[in-house]
Amino acid sequence: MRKRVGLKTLAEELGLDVSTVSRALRDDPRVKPATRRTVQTLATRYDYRPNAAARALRGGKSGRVAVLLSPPQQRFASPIFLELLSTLDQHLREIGLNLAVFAARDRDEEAGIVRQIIDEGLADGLVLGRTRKDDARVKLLLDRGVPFVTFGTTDWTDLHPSVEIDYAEAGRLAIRALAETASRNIHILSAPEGLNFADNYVRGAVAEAAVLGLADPHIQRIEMTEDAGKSAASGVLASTRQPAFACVQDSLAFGVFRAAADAGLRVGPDLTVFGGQNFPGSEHTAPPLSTFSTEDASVAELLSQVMMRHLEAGGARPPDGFEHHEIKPTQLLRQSHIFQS
Amino acid sequence: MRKRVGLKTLAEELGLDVSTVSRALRDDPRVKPATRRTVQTLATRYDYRPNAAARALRGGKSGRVAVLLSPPQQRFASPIFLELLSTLDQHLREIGLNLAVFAARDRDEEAGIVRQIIDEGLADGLVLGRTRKDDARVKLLLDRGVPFVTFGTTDWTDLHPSVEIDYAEAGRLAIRALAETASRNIHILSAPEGLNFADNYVRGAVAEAAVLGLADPHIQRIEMTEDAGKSAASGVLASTRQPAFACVQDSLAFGVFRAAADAGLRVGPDLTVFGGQNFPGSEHTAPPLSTFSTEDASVAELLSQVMMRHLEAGGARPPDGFEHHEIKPTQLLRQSHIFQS
DNA sequence: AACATAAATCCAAACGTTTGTATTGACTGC
DNA sequence: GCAGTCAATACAAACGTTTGGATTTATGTT
Repeated sequence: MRKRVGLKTLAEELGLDVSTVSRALRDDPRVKPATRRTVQTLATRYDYRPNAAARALRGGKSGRVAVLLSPPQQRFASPIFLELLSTLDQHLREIGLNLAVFAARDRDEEAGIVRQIIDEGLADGLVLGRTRKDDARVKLLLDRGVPFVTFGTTDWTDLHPSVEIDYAEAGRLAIRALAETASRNIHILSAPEGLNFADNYVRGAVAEAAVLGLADPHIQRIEMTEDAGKSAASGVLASTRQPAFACVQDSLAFGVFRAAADAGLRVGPDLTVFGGQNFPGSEHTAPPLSTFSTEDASVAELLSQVMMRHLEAGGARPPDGFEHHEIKPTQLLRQSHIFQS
Repeated sequence: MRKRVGLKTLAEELGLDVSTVSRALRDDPRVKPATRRTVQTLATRYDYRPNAAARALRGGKSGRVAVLLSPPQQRFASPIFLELLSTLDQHLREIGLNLAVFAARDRDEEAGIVRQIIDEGLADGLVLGRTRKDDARVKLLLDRGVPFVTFGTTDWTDLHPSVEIDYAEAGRLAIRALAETASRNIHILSAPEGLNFADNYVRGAVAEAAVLGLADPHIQRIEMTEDAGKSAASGVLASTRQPAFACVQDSLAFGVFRAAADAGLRVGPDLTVFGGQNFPGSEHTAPPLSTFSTEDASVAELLSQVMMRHLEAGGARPPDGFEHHEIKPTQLLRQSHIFQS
């Protein structure tokens, strides 16, 4: 186990001062080109890497960007999050930054974690998902002037960059598809109230139902898990003939499939389902799940890019305002949204 | 945007020295109980949090644990990774540590990242998945004496803790299930050679085929993506009647479903499939995908616990050796493994 | 009242960088 | 040959904590 090699080691070895070595490594014009080369050669030979903590302390920057994972992050977390972590880390590493991940146990814990990140100096920038109306995390970050990018809209869009998926459109898409063969008994399964994407979904869906002259849909706001979807659907199936379900996420749609199977009913003849986010496997259900999708890879890439640019600008507002991107979901019409025998 | 509050601020406010304040906050018996209380009260009032970088620098510990995400981490990454990140972070935070995530672009990059983590002092401990024969990352960590836990076995199991899923058993399970209705034309789809879990899977499957007196299975080592599974299966389907596929992961099985659909064949009458890892959605395929599963939540929990204990021991070998856990997969017999019309 | 002892607090160094300023020596121009 | 300039490097402080040792203050003993 070798001893750590720091600037000191190099400096002593070369008979130089640490400050000169430091500058040499950063190609500072103040040090003679010849010296620079010597230093750099030795540095590579010793495989020198500047200590992150010292750098962070001195520079007042942690050198890290944090991603806040929102609960529930279980088995059915959107696949996009891993993609995001991966993409983001690759971009960050190119500019010498690292990725930190924080996972809140529940919603109440989130703001506390953000406060901790700020106060302990754990990150120079954050990515937040699952934005809410009147989001406490956002307020805190705005108040302390820490750069951040949201995945989803907030009430303060003119004060920070964001990337957003148009869930209102997703809601419209779902209703439009279901309306092909259903005009009543439409049930919307969305995530808890206050979550912007879930609210938007409901809003879009309800509006579209009105436009198409359908009966008012029933709305259930539930946790985004297969189990919650199943029990919500079970209740409906027990009391309603030929319901149609619009689900904000495939996890809920999977729950509907489970409920149907348990009740001895079949998707197609007895009920229809429209999902969301095109989870792996949704293509292979019986019948194949109609859903909407976004290109996970490119959303992750976009979010990363926005973060990088925001960081580069030091979190400052560009002359023409912060970046905002709205991504349109695309409809994947398979079979599950159609009543048929 | 308030000024950062540090020990200095508190000390001045109270007319004490920073060292006393520091000790007071850590409940050091050297400072008078009364003073301790005063200090602590003020600290909470000011919402003081010790600066992470300073702490790291002084203490020579980064205060972080890193998880290395191995490529390919795309859409079909095992759902367990998010679960792991979440669980691990929650445990770590309880003892004041944080979670860092590193995602390599490709296999070659991995060792470099590990080296960087060590040399820059980016983490005090690591979790590695996708272990390989003669794993360069493991060698490096062993050499530098950095604590780590592997998810999967290595060639040096007596030198570090590990948690492992018994993939040989998974292979056996798959063959045994498929053998109910297939005795020949068995195709094993596993991940690239050198990855221990994939090797073990093949070994277990081949051995079980021999035990059952089946014809030698065909083996294909491919990337663990739906696309790779699809094209591998397409080739087989074009030339073989009634093949049976044993897939190391559901992503590959999904690929087989896709290939079947494209070829106008149906799982059940024309081919059978056995998957792995019970991805979300695999329950709802047509026919439902037979697969094996492990309790993601408890595996994540176990891995976290092992890491915590290892860290607590300072990475030292306990008197009775490092912890090793082997998790048995459980078979989920649904429909896809049975030939039937 | 003098002194030893214990309790409470302060001082100073250290962790490894970065960066503003001071120092040294060599060269310029007159 | 001497002030002035510039190049190259050294010095020193700072970031916020932790911690070993020194110093002050209070307590107890004779």
